[in-house]
Amino acid sequence: MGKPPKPTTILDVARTARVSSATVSRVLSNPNLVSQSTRVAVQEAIRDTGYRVNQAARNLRMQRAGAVLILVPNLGKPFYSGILAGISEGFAGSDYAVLITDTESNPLQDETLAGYFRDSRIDGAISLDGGVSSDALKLCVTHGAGDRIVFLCEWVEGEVFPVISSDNAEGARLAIRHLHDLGHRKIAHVTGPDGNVLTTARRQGMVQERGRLGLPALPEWIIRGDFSLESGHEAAKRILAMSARPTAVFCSADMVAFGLIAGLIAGGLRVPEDISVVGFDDIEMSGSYVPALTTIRQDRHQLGRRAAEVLLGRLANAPGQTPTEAALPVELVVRASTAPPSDLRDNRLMQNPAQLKFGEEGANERTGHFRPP
Amino acid sequence: MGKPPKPTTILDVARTARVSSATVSRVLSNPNLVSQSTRVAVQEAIRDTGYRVNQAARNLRMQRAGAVLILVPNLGKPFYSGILAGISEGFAGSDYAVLITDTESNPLQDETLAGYFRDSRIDGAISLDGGVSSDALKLCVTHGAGDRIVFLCEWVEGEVFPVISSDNAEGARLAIRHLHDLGHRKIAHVTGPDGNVLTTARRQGMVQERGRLGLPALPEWIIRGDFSLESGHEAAKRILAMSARPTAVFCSADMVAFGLIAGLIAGGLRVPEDISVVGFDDIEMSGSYVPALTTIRQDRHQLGRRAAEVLLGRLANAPGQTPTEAALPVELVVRASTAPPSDLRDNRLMQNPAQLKFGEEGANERTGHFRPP
DNA sequence: TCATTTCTTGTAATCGATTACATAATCGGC
DNA sequence: GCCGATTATGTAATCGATTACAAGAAATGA
Repeated sequence: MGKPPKPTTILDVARTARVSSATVSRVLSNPNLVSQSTRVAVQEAIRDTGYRVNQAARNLRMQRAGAVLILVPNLGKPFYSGILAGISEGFAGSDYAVLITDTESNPLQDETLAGYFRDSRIDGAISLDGGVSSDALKLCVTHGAGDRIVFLCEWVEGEVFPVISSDNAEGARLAIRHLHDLGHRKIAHVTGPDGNVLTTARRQGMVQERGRLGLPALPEWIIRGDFSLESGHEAAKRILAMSARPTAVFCSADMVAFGLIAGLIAGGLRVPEDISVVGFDDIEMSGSYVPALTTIRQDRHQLGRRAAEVLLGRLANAPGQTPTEAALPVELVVRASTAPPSDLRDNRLMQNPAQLKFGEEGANERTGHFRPP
Repeated sequence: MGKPPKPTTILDVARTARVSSATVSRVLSNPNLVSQSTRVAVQEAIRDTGYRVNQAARNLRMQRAGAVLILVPNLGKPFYSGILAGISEGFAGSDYAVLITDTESNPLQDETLAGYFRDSRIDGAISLDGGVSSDALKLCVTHGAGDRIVFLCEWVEGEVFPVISSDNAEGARLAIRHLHDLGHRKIAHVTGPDGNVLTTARRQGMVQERGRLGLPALPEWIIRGDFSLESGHEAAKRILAMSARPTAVFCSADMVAFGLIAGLIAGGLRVPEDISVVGFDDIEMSGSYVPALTTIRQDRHQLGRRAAEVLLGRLANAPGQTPTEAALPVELVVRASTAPPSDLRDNRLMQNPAQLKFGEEGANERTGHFRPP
């Protein structure tokens, strides 16, 4: 295989442009320090020689690492892909490399993150993991990395780092309001894992809105989950066994909703005819699930972008005059997994039997359900 | 926030150990060049000072980037998470940083990859994307990166780069054999996207085994898909509309199987009672899907590890005396989405009616299906 | 016209490691 | 007790950029 052609250095450019390496460097980093004429000459030389800066040299001299680290709780969760895309995009223009690590398969020791900073392997970090220990964070602060860490989606309670997240409570409210508008009164909620900040925010939003609307609240309607498909499936079993069965369920994540729906269908219920289900996140799959999932959309791409921008800002301005908190708006996406509750439809039916056919057709159309003759 | 404490350099260590910086460097990279006594002295000094090598400096001097790039077709696909974990683990001991890029959201231009090499931003690359253009690869070779690229799972036909992959054809054969053993004769296949090497390998394995077993082959039983949930859903519609409906379907990916099962159920069929479904990949979700999916397991963790090891080997030995190809074994995982075909069970039933109840209970047990009274 | 400020550019030190080369010390063998 | 081989260590060059400082040129003002 061929040898590398020729590593062009800043000196080669300097020679061809008949200037010093300092001037070339200035053209690169601070063009207005250089006169118009030499500037274009240098730029020409750069083009002619095909010069590219050597990042290792630049990083060494500038005492930076030229990289940022993204801490992802579990790369396998489809939820994170769009966010990572947004982050990549946010760093695209910069000369930072984006390192990604999975904190589930590579658990973070207390010293690990601080170690990355201390060894100048990274200049900053974005954590999608709210489970970073306070000790780990304290160590980072000790190493002077205190204002080069940004939290995204999740965060650590009681810490002062900037947080970019969706308006989780509002998402929960939107979900409940939607179900209420459809006529549901008995609404259950499958939560995230205990201690997770998202669990808290979404549950609080749910409870708050339920209270505001004067909806009944049974303790068993708050079902503990953990954002996983399995926990949705477990929730389905619980719901199937309930005497006071809810007519709608708001899930803390789309994956939970999938598990729930599968479990409910396996238990002989129909979604949304017998029970409506709302998710949270709007991952790719949600639109093509059967039935297509009504859910709360987080703008994952935007979340990633914003976090990247905030971190870039902090890396640029030592003072750190960047926003310290941002809650991005969420959006209700109505699809086929929600419908008016059956008792309501039955009522309507009793008043006007002609609506039965219409109502059922409508449901079929949206879910694709149909029963063989 | 606190200032960084003090960047300890190799000179600090040298001073405390009363040796030269060269000796310290040798202790670090080639300990047996140094006498026992000074070696321990230096190691002590390293411990005392809390010294850590500065990668930027080392990389500059050694003319390396200290990073490798992983090209992932779509980070959102759960399939890749385990692989990435394996790759990370494979590079854990080394001092290479692992960069990850999503080739779907950041499409790779012809010059992009070569550019990374040319700018010495990376020392090597692992591509999970078989869609890298030959021109792009040629450019990399030009830049001397020809033997620092490894393909994983997918590959580019007609190129000579090392390939680590699962034994895809064997996986397909296992799937067909399993269905055949259960008694299925009419077996359909939902393929991957046209032109994908995995599509070809799996379809060939399927067709080959079907031929070997003397099973019937209808053209309409080969259904074009694209590894997506939607394509599974589409396939379900096709199958529902067939006059000569297969009794089992082998899907080229688990996601396809999920879409297919959802579509079939929505169409009034039961899985596996009316139709059996086999997937490919064994992603996390497959075990907890309802019904739990029978599938072909790829050892994703091992795939990642092996690719990392091969690339590390190539980066270490200039000659490139590392394996150039490896097909890792796959494994059939039997779960609840496959069962003997209904005609077979009906036959059995006719001979011995007592088996009906047993047979149905058996199916219920595995799928969790049950019909309300 | 001369002093002073402002632009433009070059010289050389610097970032923190690695390593070719030189030198000093040690060891065997005869 | 001398010589070549081996081992251990130090000196200094080097990787390729950035930038403090200096200095010459041009512009400004009195």
